[in-house]
Amino acid sequence: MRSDFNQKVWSALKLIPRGRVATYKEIARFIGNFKAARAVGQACGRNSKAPRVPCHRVVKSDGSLGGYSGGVNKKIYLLKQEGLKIVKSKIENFKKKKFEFI
DNA sequence: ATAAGGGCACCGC
DNA sequence: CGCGGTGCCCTTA
Repeated sequence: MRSDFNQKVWSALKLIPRGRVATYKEIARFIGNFKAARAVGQACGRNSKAPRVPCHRVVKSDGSLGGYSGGVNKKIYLLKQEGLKIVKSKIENFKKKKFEFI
């Protein structure tokens, strides 16, 4: 619904370069509501807009993939395709792969 | 306007 | 290290 929040989320998502990942919390913080990590995730998956943002590049703060509207395995697949490695449902070298906004 | 749900984060056990 | 409970926020019905 093009709420400011949603739009900001998508903008942040689009800023994530290929092969990098961001956390919901980071995004939330980037937007200004660093407590809205949850809302961020929904904004991504629910994005009412057609150009689906790379929501698969967003993961949980602990490095786990979190969830995905189309299925977690799909998310894993996409991430792997971008050069990321998934081990035990978690991102290898997550700290290094994490893209920092701000 | 209220209620419920949801791709989280953090803390305690 | 895994599980459960709590807190915070946003969207939709």
